Amino acid sequence: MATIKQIAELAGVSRGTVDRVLNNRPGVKPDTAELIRKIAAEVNYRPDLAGKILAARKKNLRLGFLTLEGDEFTFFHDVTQAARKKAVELQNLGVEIRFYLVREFTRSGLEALAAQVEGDQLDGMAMVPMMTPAIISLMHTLEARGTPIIFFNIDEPSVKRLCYVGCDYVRAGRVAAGLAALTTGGRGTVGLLTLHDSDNYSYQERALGFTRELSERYPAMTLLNGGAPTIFQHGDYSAVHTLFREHPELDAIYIVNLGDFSVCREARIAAGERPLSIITNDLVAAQREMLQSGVISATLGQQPEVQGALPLQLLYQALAFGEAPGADKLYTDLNIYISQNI
Amino acid sequence: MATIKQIAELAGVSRGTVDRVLNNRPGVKPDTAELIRKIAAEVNYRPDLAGKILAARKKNLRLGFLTLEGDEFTFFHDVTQAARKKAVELQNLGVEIRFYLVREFTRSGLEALAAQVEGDQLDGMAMVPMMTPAIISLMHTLEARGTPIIFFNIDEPSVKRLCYVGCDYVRAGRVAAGLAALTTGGRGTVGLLTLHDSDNYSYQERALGFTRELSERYPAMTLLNGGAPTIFQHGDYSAVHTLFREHPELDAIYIVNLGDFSVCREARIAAGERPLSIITNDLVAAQREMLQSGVISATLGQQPEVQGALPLQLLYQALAFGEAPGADKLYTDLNIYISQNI
DNA sequence: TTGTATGCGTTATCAA
DNA sequence: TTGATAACGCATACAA
Repeated sequence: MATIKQIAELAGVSRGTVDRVLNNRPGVKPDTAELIRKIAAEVNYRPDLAGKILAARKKNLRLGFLTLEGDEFTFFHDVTQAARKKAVELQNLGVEIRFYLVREFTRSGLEALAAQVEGDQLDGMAMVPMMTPAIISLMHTLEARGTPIIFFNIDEPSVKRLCYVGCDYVRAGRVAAGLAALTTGGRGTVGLLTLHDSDNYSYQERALGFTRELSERYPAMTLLNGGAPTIFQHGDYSAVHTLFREHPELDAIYIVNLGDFSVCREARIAAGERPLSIITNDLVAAQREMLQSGVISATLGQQPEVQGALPLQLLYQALAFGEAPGADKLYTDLNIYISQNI
Repeated sequence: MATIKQIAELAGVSRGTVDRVLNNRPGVKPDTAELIRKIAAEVNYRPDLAGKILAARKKNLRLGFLTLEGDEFTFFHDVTQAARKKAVELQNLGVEIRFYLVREFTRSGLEALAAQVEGDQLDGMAMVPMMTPAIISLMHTLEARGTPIIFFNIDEPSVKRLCYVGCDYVRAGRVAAGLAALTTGGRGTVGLLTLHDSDNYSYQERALGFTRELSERYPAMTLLNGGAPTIFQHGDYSAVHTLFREHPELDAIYIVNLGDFSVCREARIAAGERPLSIITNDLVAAQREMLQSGVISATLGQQPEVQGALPLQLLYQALAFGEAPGADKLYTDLNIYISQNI
């Protein structure tokens, strides 16, 4: 493997000149530049990663990671865990990472957080774009400063960002539909179930993908209530019981947002002896247990570990080496988990 | 983040002394060593990765990757692709990788290959343990030289190796059983199907896991012929047609080894109008297509990309930094693929 | 327009 | 038992 030094010797020039050419910096005679480029191509020059990292240390990069605080049983807990692991890795390359965890959505709390972030002089920011005034204002400040931002879990195209890392929710809905079909021989009746306050982006997209996939690909499947979801409240599952009483023909349900997890148990109880397949999202701790015990039939993952780690990695590569992310939207895998492969 | 230099200053000694202590090398006065250790712990010292890589370059490592040659539609093709990608990455760290692809199992061919490997003075080897005389002899030679070996895809405990990277086949069989149950409401009749020459390790293990999981967890499921597989020949699927004619009650089949892929189509045709779920292994190109078109219901993956990349990565870490692999057996994920998430 | 010198953190050799 | 020094490959400030 060739090094800059070797190329310099072959070209009969100094390392500095070679570096100028390979990094497209001005101040080299065209003929010389041409020669060096030719030699570099000939010896298949690839810059040594360790050398680049070492040199990049001098930039003393500082990155931010802004996310929702999640207790042990939530999706964002898994994301933050992954981010902390990646943070240790990047610290070993001389990068500093600051974490900003949003606990409550109080105005003063968010404003204080935003002020803190603005004062921290970050070189890059990975965050969930929470559309509250304080956070929106923060994003605009970072945008104005030219600080690169990467969004994860939720995209927000109205803000200039480097890229998005997270789930393709429409596609997730389609996978859920495929699972519903798979578990009912392609001829079942399936319903949507969701928590009362689920009029959010990810719910809408998943429901859309689910209904579309069913109608486009599984004509023999019946979608209950034309795709209108059964809505339940935190701690009150009477709507679920009513659903099963009124629809004995129900073969499968896709619970889009759970809130807590009791709803799965309630649904299983309400279904009684009938075979019923229950499909959910996000393999958090509580759901592992329910998959094991057969309460939940299948769960769709969206790689929280990637959502936590990749944004930081991409920011580092962008700032340290000037490498752009590979795509505008980097979608996570849509993993299917059942009792045996968790 | 602290560096050796900073620790040296704090301790009032030279970098060399700090290095000796932190790398457990002899020749340091116990008192001094104690002090340095204390300071290192206090400042939470973690060695800089780039520095280590750079220093490790001087070792001029050379690794080997020995695998079956696979054409575009085979599992080993995906493995080799991943290995080549990782090889480029490691080349950028100053490591040389040599590939040895086994095309045919002729005695002379294997002997020539083994001789070549032995002459190449490798520092480490990633390989599939093919138990033919020439390769066995090669493994013993490497073992005698103290060259670390990592096996992937198939384990071979009789040879001293650093670790195994690959599928837990028994568990894969259990996942297949879970899928069979999921697609038949837990009450179906399911059969095993496999190619004639499948009396190999991975077949045995998968069949074992499959039958065990069914009997232990799904008492309402019926396993056809007590788990004895229906065996078909390359290009001759009469056994498959006979199977469906004699067993109209069949709801699902797990095709353990396919050989070519026509068997899936034949089974779908033989099943006629009945809902039948077909479960297979390994998401190679041809199977993607069949998942899309609905011929195959679900496929179990075993991360060929990890099997190709991780062994090389682990060899590098072992040889460059003296880091042992995290476990004796590193199992790949058992991914479930359906039409919508490939 | 080009060359030289220095530093990033770690490791290893040589000298004291 | 310890210190000083050079080397790995890259980037860059400064000198020529």
